[in-house]
Amino acid sequence: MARRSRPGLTDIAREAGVSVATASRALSQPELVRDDTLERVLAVARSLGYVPDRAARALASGRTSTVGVVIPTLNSPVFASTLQEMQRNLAEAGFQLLVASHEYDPASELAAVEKLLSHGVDGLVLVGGDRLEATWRMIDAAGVPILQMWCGRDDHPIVGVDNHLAGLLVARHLLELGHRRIGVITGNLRHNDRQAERLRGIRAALAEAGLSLPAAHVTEQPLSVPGGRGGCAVLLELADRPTAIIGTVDVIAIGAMAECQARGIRVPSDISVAGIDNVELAAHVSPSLTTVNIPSEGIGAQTVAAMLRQISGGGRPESIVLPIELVERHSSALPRRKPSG
Amino acid sequence: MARRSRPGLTDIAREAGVSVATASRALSQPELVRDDTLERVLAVARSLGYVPDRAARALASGRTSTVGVVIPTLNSPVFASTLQEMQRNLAEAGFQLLVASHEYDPASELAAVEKLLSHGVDGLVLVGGDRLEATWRMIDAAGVPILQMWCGRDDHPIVGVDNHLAGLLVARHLLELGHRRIGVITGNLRHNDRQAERLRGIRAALAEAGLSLPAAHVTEQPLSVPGGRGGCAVLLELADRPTAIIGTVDVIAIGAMAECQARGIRVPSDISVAGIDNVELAAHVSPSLTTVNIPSEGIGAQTVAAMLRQISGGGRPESIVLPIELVERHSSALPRRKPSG
DNA sequence: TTGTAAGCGTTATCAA
DNA sequence: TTGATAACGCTTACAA
Repeated sequence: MARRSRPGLTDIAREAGVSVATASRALSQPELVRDDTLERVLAVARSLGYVPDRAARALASGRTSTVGVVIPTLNSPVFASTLQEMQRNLAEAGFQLLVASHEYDPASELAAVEKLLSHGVDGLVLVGGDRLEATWRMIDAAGVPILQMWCGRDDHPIVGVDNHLAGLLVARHLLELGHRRIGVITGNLRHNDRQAERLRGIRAALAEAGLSLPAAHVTEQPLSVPGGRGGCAVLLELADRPTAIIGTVDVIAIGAMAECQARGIRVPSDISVAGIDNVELAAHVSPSLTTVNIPSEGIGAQTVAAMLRQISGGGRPESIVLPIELVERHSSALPRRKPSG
Repeated sequence: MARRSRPGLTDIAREAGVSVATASRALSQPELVRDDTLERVLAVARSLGYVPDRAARALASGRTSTVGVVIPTLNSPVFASTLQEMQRNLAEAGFQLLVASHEYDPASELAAVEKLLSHGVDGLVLVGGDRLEATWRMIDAAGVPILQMWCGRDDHPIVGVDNHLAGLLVARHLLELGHRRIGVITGNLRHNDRQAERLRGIRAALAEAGLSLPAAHVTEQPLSVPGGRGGCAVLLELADRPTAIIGTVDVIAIGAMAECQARGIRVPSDISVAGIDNVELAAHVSPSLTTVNIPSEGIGAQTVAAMLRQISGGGRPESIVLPIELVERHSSALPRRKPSG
């Protein structure tokens, strides 16, 4: 049986000499009660240290003032800043963020979604569009407002950026500098739409230039600095070593630079490196990293705004694509002139 | 009015030809129902796509299977990995993590705690021990199991590391190398126990060596790479420029190195730099960063374990101090020999 | 503007 | 091992 401890509406009502209904209204719909009553109730509530029981409120009202977000991992500067911004904006609106992560495992994503729905979230934010059919079914069945972040399936609204374009931009930049052999270090493509899209963008840019991307020039690695180092090592061993390397996320690109430097290969004079994301650190590594700016905080803010709009029943949910742009820094330069195919 | 949508226990009971009580037991205390009944109920539940309503469950049982954590910010590699680990461990035990952050503002911390309590969390995890008295009162009044992470007040259990020792270790290391003028870049000391403790440790090490730390050699900066750069710039301008710089967090130390390198000052030959935390990146910047390893994931795991123990009523809550150690890398070396005071 | 009272979906008590 | 039923604390028609 539940603890009988914290003061409840009943206590407030008694102390203030009103009914629970009035007490409830005073706290939730103050405009419905007369000023003096309101004040009296609020005073009592304060003096008793009243904290509403959200569970009861949720049960009675069907709303929880809660938004759930399911992300691949907390361990990423990009997601961290997006989340931080979401949390900030939601808190301002009196909402609480429920975070669940799944480490890129579709099955645990399903579990996470189920748990969040079971908590009665008023809205659900998902990252990416590639998930189990069972997960989609559960989401659609739940009938809660849903939003995809970063990218996703067209049949549900998306707040994010054009990842294809991001890949296109870096690749074009390197091509314009004169690079012809480009290596790519990417994350796992199987369950990561963003990586896959970015890679497709890179291929598209190469295609524009009449080039193709040999399978050997693409390596899948963990999305971490060591992953970038490992991927770089692989590319450097190639017979026709690339003159430029793209990390499909900055963290990987930074790892790649570290690996080059550890081997005495100079960036950008010996080899160019570029990333995507524009994490804070990118501007401060040396050489500073050429990358594509992805407005991760903007994505968080816009997602929250769109979600709150949906929750309050306002307007059709519509997709939002935020602008991105190339940030040219010092890790990319003309390829070394030397005889090559 | 609440939505009439998802199937509930009533539906299951009807379909399975049992009472709601039995249906409830089958799902929550399977050992109390006969095998064939159990199977029947579970089958129906599955076929109906039943998802329990946590709010109702919470209201009826007084438990939410939820643990709240209040952290300064999500935007920190250290907290991110701790959270990720907490989330993982809690999920395994069927719990959900509720995260709230307050950006080092005591007032919003109070608000965060209130919201979490209002959500009925079964346990509350806080970072640090420096908070408003009102916050402490609210926490104590709530009577939920509470745990402090990283460091905290002695009157409540703490899972963390000895931050004083952390400062002591780096400082001793530099002193042993022969450095006598040490500069320190730290975060805001006012509302950040960890930074303050670390700084005290540094002072203690200097005192051991008969030295003191002039106020001018300590600069408070934002806990970010640019913060580290700015702090470093300040220290480099000093008349008696330090021969070694300690960043009380790695992120700052990394920024400091970047600033040195941008100015053509070489690390470690011209100046030594060291940090505290041992974030993933520390091993991969160049030169690799000397630091103190703080087991951030271990802290998360231990915190969850201790919390679950408390929630299930097992044992006295006791503090846990995890071991830390110096990680000597390549950013620290003997000071340049040159005439000095 | 306020009060009365019927739920909200689940758990837990008590009997059967 | 199961069933009937009273909570749990709050919101919200509906009535006054």
